[in-house]
Amino acid sequence: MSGDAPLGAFEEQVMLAVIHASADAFGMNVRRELETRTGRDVAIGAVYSTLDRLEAKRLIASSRTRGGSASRRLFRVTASGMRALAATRAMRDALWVGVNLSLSS
Amino acid sequence: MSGDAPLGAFEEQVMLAVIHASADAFGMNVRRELETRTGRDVAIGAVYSTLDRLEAKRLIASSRTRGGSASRRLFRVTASGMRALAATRAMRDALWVGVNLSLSS
DNA sequence: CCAGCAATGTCTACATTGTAGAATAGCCTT
DNA sequence: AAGGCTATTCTACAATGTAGACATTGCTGG
Repeated sequence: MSGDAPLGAFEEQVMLAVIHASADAFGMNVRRELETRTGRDVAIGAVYSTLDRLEAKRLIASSRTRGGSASRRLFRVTASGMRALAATRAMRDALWVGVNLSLSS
Repeated sequence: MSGDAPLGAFEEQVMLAVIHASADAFGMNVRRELETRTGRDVAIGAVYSTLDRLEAKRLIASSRTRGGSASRRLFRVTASGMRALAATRAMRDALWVGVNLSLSS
């Protein structure tokens, strides 16, 4: 039993951004990934608090790195997180089946 | 301005359920649609409060019907709601591109 | 007719997510 | 050592998500 509570919309986005950023998945980069892919502005605070909450739920995990400049937290999606993503997508897909958006009012 | 704020996960689900229920899209039926398609339990209060909030944002609209049993509210997704759905999906698709959920651990 | 059941919808309250921006902290440059 | 980066943490509050009690209407059996 790993993930009963469904992912929120932003939580899902953040997790996907972490996956895309892969080896460079620290906060600032996750935000960048989010902004370039969605075209929206994302407040840095929104990213970190969501990251924190996802970590508390063990859907992602983080580790410190002291490479170049400042100390950073590197995030990765856990197996449990992957499952949650899959479940979220499956559930949504079930609802999108057969929906055609070109309907007029 | 019709839709700057992104849809929440549950909001999106409810709108899709309204579309599926089409001619019978009143509260109880929307809930049923949601439950059968997603396999989750959905509290009736959750459905109605979300429906109300979506209506306040003009993403759906409702009308009363006095058909058989009790008076019911029939919902439909507005054009603006359709646009919001499309935008939500587009944004998410952009993040899902190239993501492969194959798990190892 | 009236009590009560069934179906639908409303209301209230609270938990979780979403969002914003200021405050901190280490490093690098000058 | 002061100033400026980059990155993260903290604080606060708004919006969404969730639950369940309660009200309303009409129908039905007695």
